[in-house]
Amino acid sequence: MGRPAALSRERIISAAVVLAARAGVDQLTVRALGDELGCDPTALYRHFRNMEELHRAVGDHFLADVDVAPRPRESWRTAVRRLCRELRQAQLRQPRLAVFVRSAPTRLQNEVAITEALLRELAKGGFRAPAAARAYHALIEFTVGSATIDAALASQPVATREATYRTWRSDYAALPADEFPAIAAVASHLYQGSADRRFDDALDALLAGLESRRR
Amino acid sequence: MGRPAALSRERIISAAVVLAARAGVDQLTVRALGDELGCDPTALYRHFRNMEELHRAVGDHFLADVDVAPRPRESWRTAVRRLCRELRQAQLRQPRLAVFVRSAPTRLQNEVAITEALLRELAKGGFRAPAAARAYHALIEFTVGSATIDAALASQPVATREATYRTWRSDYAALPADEFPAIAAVASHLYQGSADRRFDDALDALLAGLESRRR
DNA sequence: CGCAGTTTGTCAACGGTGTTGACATCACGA
DNA sequence: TCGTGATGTCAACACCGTTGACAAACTGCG
Repeated sequence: MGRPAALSRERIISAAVVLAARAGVDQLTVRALGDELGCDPTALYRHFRNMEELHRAVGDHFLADVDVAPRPRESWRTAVRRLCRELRQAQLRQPRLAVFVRSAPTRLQNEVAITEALLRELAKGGFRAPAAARAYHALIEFTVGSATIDAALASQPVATREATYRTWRSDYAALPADEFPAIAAVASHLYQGSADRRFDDALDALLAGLESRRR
Repeated sequence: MGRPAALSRERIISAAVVLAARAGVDQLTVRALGDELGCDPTALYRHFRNMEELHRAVGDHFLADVDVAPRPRESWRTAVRRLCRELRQAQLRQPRLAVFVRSAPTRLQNEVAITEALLRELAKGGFRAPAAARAYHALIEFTVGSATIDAALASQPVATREATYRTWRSDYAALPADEFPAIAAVASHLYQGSADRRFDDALDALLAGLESRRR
């Protein structure tokens, strides 16, 4: 009953995704969304309580890319590593939107599914409740935090990104060796290779550490 | 020459620090700062080009708090842990800046000092050049990334923050146990305690993992 | 001394934001 | 057929950062 809905949460969310991808996250305002949808801006408030709720929904939207289905032949460690990698890739794929899952868990469908999958695998790996919670916090903070940092560069063309890394390396290499001996000794290895590779390395180390304090 | 200055960058920055501590970062507006300083809000624009520059200045103000001096009696592990903790705290005190991902080619002096200190301690801990670089990347990505995530909440008043954590926990606890068994088993431990504590736990795990792959 | 120049603070105003409450419109169930 | 409730529109509010014109207060110079 009631007036037939021209809008819906889904239509609004996809319009928000399009708009943010085209004009940037800063332009994701209630008025710009109204323009994009061809309706009055305040109509959105019939579908979302406020802007923050919409932001959470948009953030959750692109978490749908993470495949959370259990894979019987997969070890818990491989599964956790894969889940974190896919979560990272989902965030890097939409760098301008990654900002919305940054500061708070959305506690929406897809985010909950990822949480369940991670905790499921940790339980399979023998983590008791408190240790599982600690490991979950560590993995999520690291994965999402690192993605937040890398997103800005990941959205650049490869050439630009490589140039940036080269600049960083040479900046460190240019520092006076007598004043910064430790940097001088390592400079050529800093920001070498891809950010994904560095993420994998760090994730492996973190997993090893978590595994050693499983209980 | 000119009218005698009642304001100064320093006065404004410390007023901003007080205001943000009392009312939260969201209340760090040009008008609220004017009230705090007892002057017209737009007077601030005589000392800062815009609000972002003020935020950066507030950030730099706190970044100086990280003590990078070597402490002879301190083990490399303790030192690394302390450096990361202090870096985190400095970032949490500058939430607006922590959220703002800078890939500026000109590294700040304090940033370089922190890098040198971390690499110095890692070298002391027996990390060869490539492993030291990997460990540094992991520690920085985790520390800064995690701080970026936590900054928004850390800047809120304690009561607000606790209420938020309670909401998160109860949201997870309210999920149907048959559909999300792994969450149900762990829900009461999720987002328990302080974010600082969770950071410490994760940092310890990461350090343990890094130590085990020191070469 | 008086005038010019410079710095600094004040004021009004602009365009932007999220949000609210009153109103109009339309479809469905009683 | 007639409400009733859902939906969209509209005007308005309070807030935000920022700007340009103006006033005040000091220094340096003639």
